[in-house]
Amino acid sequence: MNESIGPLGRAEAVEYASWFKALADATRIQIVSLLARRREPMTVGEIVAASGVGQSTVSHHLKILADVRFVLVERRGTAGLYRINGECVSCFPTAADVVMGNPVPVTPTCE
Amino acid sequence: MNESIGPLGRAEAVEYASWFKALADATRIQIVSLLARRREPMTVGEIVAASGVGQSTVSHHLKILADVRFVLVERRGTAGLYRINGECVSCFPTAADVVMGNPVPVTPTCE
DNA sequence: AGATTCCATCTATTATTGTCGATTAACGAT
DNA sequence: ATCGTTAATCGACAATAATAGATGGAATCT
Repeated sequence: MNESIGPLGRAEAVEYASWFKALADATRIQIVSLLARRREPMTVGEIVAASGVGQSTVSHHLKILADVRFVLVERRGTAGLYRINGECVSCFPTAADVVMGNPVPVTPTCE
Repeated sequence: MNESIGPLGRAEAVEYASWFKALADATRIQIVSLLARRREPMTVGEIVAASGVGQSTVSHHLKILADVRFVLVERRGTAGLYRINGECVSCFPTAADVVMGNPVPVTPTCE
């Protein structure tokens, strides 16, 4: 009971869904957008200050974003430094193209 | 036209989140991908046969996709004809670029 | 050592979601 | 009018998610 339907296999659809689900929340979109524009890592405290939600909530969202590797973590002393994953910056829009049936240039090593 | 620097505003983040949320499910991704490749409209029955879930579930998903205008409906007799929205085919990947901080060529009229 | 800062995790609450079965409504054909 | 087909809607249910508060642990400072 797998695949069969059309162009995108079930497994690919499940993986893409996990990517879109990671951005299916306005707060997480703002966090990603924030990290993507500052190319430098940010501490959780800075992200909390910029996001307008509580610290534990930000921590929760960051874990979700890290699970799909949209962000990368590096712990420096007591500070957790989060930065955008450069690969997903190019791979994620490509995934959107794949779902929409658009031609994609090449499929680099995403994931 | 874009004020660029600085993170996404809350309103934009909320709107993008609604787009990603619409594709935060593997079944919906497969439906969109299916409709995007056949450029022709499909009936609900055809989509049901291809999706592997029940008719009421497909109907539910199609409503979600239609609410964000990823798909367009036209009712012909008793059959509902669903087709991909050509605009979202180009606009949705652009939204992914915006979130990821990538430069976007132009800002087309994506509602 | 003790206090402080920074953050992940645990728990709880509330809200949303995916799926199904049953029902209902609209239409076409007989 | 009645039947069969097609699809939207309703009701229910289990699963998941977003958020906040409290707790705990680890590095840092006094």
